[in-house]
Amino acid sequence: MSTPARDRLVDAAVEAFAERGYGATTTRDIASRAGMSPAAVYVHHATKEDLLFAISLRGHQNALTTLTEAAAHGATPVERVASMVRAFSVWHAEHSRTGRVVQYEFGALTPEHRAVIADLRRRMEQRMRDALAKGVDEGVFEVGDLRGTARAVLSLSVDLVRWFEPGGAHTPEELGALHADLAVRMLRPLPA
Amino acid sequence: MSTPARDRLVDAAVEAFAERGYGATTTRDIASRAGMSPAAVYVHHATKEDLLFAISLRGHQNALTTLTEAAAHGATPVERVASMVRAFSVWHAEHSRTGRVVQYEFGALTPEHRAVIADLRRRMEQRMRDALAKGVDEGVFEVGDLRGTARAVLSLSVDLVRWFEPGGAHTPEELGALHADLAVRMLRPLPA
DNA sequence: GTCTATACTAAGATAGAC
DNA sequence: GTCTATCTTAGTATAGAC
Repeated sequence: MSTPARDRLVDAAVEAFAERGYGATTTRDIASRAGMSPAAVYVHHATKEDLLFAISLRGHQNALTTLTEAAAHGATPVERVASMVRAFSVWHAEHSRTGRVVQYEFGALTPEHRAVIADLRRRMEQRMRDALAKGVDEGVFEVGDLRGTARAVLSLSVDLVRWFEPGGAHTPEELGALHADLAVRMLRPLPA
Repeated sequence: MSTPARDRLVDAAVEAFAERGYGATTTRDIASRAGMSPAAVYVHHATKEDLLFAISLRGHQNALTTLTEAAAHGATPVERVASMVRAFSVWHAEHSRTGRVVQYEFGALTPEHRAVIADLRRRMEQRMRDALAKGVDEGVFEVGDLRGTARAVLSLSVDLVRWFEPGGAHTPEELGALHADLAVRMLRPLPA
């Protein structure tokens, strides 16, 4: 049984951090968005950074799960990478405010918390490298720099959070389809 | 004749904002990095936001110039886009701290300053769309969504600033070459 | 153009009642 | 578990001497 107040505070903090940045957000602002007094924050979260870590952990875990589940779909390397990129872009578009916080406020975490998050990030990059390597092995992808290319493919999705606004020119699904297509085209062998 | 102190403060602010975020940076920190007292800041910049705007303006102008000059190189659409992406990625890698500030602290600007910067951003995206459109016209590129694809191509470069560290695994030139190759591959027509 | 000193405001976090 | 009230610290910005 979880306490709803704890989650309401996390949600309020996501909005505030995404809008104003972690450093510029006050605990009073978070409390007021959650409909509570400033003091109530500290019943549920020891510090402001604790709130940031809760957001970052939940966000990275969700994104990693999304990527992992998408990797299980698709029988061929092309289908697998397309599925991963599509799902990853849709996730970042549908959770663009959470995404902005987890991507841009990494440096505001304590060293201990940073280490936990860095490990999740490494696992995401590893998932993509594995998918690319499989395609190279089967001869359907041509990749010079595996690490750099995997990072570039993920960049298409991650960079969404910098500018995406719900209700804008593209839906999450449209962006997912566009990025999946572009990613596969990046990987296909050059014509001889 | 410019005052060196003004520029020293801007440079100090770039370091501080990139490291801690705009909201979490104190004017005392900026002053101390520039080797001055807190009061000296206000002789050269009216407010902390004024410093941010100076950084953002200079950064966006430099990036736009880089993109424009690169677009003049290359006789064919493929060479032109490769030149633009290479130069844009090299710029973001060589100025990753400035890039981080200008990309991530856009929302911290005043509405008036935001409008100025937004205009420069629109012009960058327009430059890339023009380059893609030229290739489509000549039949060497196949692009479904011009706006989305131009943004995705630029994302490869911009997203560098999120993780790039000087002295890391890749040099700016290596990343420029990688991204130029990936961008051109994204645009080439699918095999029939 | 830089300093020391400080006014003024607001931040993070806690105490103690209910 | 939430509140009001408040402690303590630190922030932005300014005044006035040099």
